[in-house]
Amino acid sequence: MISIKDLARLAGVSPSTISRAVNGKKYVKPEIRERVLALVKETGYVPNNAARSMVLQRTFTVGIVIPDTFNMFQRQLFSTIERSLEGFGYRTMFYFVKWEAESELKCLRRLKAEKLDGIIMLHEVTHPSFYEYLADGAPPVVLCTFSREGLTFHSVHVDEVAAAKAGMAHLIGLGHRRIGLVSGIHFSFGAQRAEGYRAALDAAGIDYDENWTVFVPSYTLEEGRLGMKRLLERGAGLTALFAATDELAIGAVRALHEAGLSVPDDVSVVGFDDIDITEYLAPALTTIRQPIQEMGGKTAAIMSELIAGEKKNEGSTVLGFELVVRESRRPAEAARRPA
Amino acid sequence: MISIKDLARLAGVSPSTISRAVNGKKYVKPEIRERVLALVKETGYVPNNAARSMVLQRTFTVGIVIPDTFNMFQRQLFSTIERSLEGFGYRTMFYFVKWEAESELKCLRRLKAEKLDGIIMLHEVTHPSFYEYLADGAPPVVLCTFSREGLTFHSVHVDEVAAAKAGMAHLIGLGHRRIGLVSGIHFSFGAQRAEGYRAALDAAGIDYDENWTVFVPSYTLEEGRLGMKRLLERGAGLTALFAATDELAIGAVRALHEAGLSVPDDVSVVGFDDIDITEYLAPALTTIRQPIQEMGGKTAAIMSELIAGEKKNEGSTVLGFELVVRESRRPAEAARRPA
DNA sequence: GTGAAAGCGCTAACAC
DNA sequence: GTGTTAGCGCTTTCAC
Repeated sequence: MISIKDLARLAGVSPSTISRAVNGKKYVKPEIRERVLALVKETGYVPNNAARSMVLQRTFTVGIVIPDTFNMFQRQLFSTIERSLEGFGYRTMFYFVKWEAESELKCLRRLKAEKLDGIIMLHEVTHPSFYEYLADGAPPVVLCTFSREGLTFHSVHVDEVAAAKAGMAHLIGLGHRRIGLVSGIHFSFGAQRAEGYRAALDAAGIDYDENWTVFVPSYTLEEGRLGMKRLLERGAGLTALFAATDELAIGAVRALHEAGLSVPDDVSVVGFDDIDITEYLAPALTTIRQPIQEMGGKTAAIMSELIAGEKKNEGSTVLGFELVVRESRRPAEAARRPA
Repeated sequence: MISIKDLARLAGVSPSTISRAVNGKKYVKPEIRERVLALVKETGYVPNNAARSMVLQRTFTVGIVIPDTFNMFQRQLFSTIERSLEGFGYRTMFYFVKWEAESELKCLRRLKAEKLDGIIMLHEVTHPSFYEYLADGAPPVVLCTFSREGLTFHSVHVDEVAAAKAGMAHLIGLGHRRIGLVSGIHFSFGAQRAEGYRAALDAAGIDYDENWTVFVPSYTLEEGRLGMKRLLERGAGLTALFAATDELAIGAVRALHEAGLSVPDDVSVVGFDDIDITEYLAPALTTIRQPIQEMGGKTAAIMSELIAGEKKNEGSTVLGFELVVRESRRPAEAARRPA
């Protein structure tokens, strides 16, 4: 790989001049600049990032921390963030972390080894030393899809509790009373969406029955299926189900089908996130839409301001959600055979 | 961020000793090594990657080039590669590239700016200068999911033509004669799977009708839906459909449903890839399974050998595929209302 | 406008 | 076993 010195020799100027020309700085005679740029194109010279970040003490790179099992919602989200960040002139480096202390620590070490310009967390971590680093010593941080009480980071997310409540209100409005819940034990959104579920039940004066809810170890299709199976075994006579994510909902619908039940004729189902595939399913899934584009764009924009030093006071940016009604729900009185 | 010099001062030794201790080299008195390691833990010192790769002339990082619109198959694949590579001690850096020259060139510049230990292509690029770089001047390269004629890279993939033929043979064996195809215009697998489609038709002595096939601009759910709609408008009386990817198949099934047709009662559908969600769909999708785990593992293993210099002669590693029969197909005679 | 020189943080000879 | 030194490729003062 050709270096700045090689290029300097070829151009018959000093490395400083090459540097100035390549980086578009002033004080380079136009004709020399042109000659250098032509040579750059010809030789395919690209400045070495390591050397550059070494002297600049920065990398023009934003790290994105994301669960290694990222779901389709997160997948769509990180693409929009990546694209927005690119628009602001930043590169992106992904850090996939598992839900375990060792993996988090490893990620933390990698984060520290790089002079990142910023860090976006698309993933809640648990290790205290991770947050310690983020709060003190790390470059600017933005939490996306969640916030953290007591800690003062910028965060971009929806009101999870209210959103879950809205989904539930829809089912309740349809006349459903016996509504199940499949949520997960990890991540705060699992608890928050469950909280919205409970709040909606309370608000409607429906007595909550703990037989109606199940909490699974991860937000996968298979866990959705398994969770619904457990619910079915309890024979609680549910006419509707609220799932904490679309993946869980899809798995649950499958379990219902396997049990010979129809969605929505027997059981109505509402999911959460509004991932791409929901509208292609049979039945198309009713769900709560998180504003993915807006979330990603906003996150990138805040990060960019933070890096530029234009923003200081931390705070939450709470975005709106939207109930998207599709085919997977029906008025309760129509339910033929509750689960 | 604390540096090696700071640590040296704290430990009362020279930077060299710190370096030796941290990197587990010989020639460090056990007690000093211990003291240094304790200090490392205490201070949270992590060697700066830029400085390290600067002197080592390598990064212990493998670049993975992947389409920015990567589908679920590629998503699953890159996770397994990432994990395997991690097992071999390599970090991973993703390069998302769009299907356009400018994006490829940009990716190329980023690739050059880093002293990567290797590059894995999960994405076919088109720009000649990209392949020029890969063939000459780049670190070791492995192509995954495709190969490239005339160029001598290591590649790991399935026999796309044979796999598509197998999918088609299944439909033909079920008595189907009028079989549609939805494939894409980009990437060689789109053409290869279409070739397998044609070959199977030929082998069965079925006269091909160009009204049966449609090529869409991208492999998305929506393009699958649109493609199937176009096919439906032609009224070719299809009793089965072969889709070049599962996403396309899912979209096509949706179009069929929207047209009031049943899968598989009216039309049988076979996809390709066997992404996670296929078995949760209604109907569960019959498809060709690519051995994702094996592909990812093999790709990482070859890359690791290449970097270690243990492997030289390039060549293709062709992995087996498998027809996975699920609910989306039915014997032709059962077809009630062809499309 | 341009070049010489210093230095970013680290590792690897090479002395000792 | 350990410290000193040079240098990886680049940018940026500071002379000129």
